[in-house]
Amino acid sequence: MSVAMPEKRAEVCQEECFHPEMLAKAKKAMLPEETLHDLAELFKALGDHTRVKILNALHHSELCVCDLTSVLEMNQSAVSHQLRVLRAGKVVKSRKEGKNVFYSLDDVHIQQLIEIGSEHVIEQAHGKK
Amino acid sequence: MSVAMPEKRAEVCQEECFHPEMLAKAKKAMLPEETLHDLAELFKALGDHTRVKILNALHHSELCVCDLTSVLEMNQSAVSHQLRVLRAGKVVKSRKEGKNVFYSLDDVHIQQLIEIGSEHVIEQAHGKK
DNA sequence: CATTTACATGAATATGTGATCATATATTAA
DNA sequence: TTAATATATGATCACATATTCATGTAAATG
Repeated sequence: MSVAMPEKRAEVCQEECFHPEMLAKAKKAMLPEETLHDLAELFKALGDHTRVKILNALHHSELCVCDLTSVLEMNQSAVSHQLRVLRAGKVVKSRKEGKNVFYSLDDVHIQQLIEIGSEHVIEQAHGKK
Repeated sequence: MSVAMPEKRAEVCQEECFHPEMLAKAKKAMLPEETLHDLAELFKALGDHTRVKILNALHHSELCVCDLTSVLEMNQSAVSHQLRVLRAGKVVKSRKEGKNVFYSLDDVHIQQLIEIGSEHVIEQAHGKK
C-alpha cells in the first residue's frame, strides 16, 4: 500500500454530517477564543488532586499556608507552589496578616464549581452505572 | 549538607496558626479521598483548550465527530483522542447511529460547570481588576 | 465480496507539570 | 542588629499529556 495514493483521507466527512443547521448553530454560539482560553486555564487550575484538596479545605473559611500544610499533610513548598497556581488562575485570593498569609476562595463561582462538581462525581459513583 | 543540623525547618508553624478551631473544622469537613480524586479527574478532563472547545460546541446540541472536526478545525485523530478523555471522565456520552457517533454532554452538571466557569472568567476579564 | 466512509487507537515525540531541594524575602522578636 | 518564623520561588527531575502519523475497525455501499 501507499505507493501512488494522492487521495488523502477525508479530513471532514462529506455528507455534511446529517444536520448542517445544528453545525452552523453550534459554530455561531461558540464563545470567543479568549473566553475559551481562560475557561480552559480555570479548569486546569482546578484539575489537580492537591489543588482540589486545598479548595475543599477553604470551602468554609480562610486558612493560612501552614494550616493548609497541616490539612494536606504536605510540605510547605509544595503547598505554596500550588497556591501560586491557584492565585494565577484567580481561583483563590490572599490576605496578608503579620507573618501569615490567609487564603480564601476567590468568589462564589468557585464554591459553586466545587459543589456542582462534587455532586456530579458522587452521582457517578453511586449507581447510575 | 546534613552534618550536625538536628534543627529541621518547621514543617508546620508552631503557633497553631491562629485559629485551630477553624483548622479542626476544615479537617472534619473534608470530602472523602475518593471523591476528591474523582473531582480532580473531572476538572482535569475539562482543563484543556481543545476539550473546552468541544464542550462549548456541544452545549446546545449533540454533534458527530466530523461536525466537531469542522467546528474545531482540527484533524479527526486529535478530536477523537480528546473525546476519549472526555468519555473516560464521564463528561460526555456517545450514541452510535450508522457510521456516525454522536456526542453530547453527559448531564446538566456539565452544562452548569461550563456556564458558571464562563461567568467567572468573563467577570474577571471585564474590570473588577 | 471489495471498497469507502466515519471513527478509534497505538506509537512516537515534544511540551507541560508536580514534588523536592535549596534558597530568598518579609515580618517579628530578642 | 541578629535570629527565628512564615511564606515564596528558582532549579531540577521524573512523569504526564497533546498532537501527529499510521493503521485498525465497523458500517454502509457497490
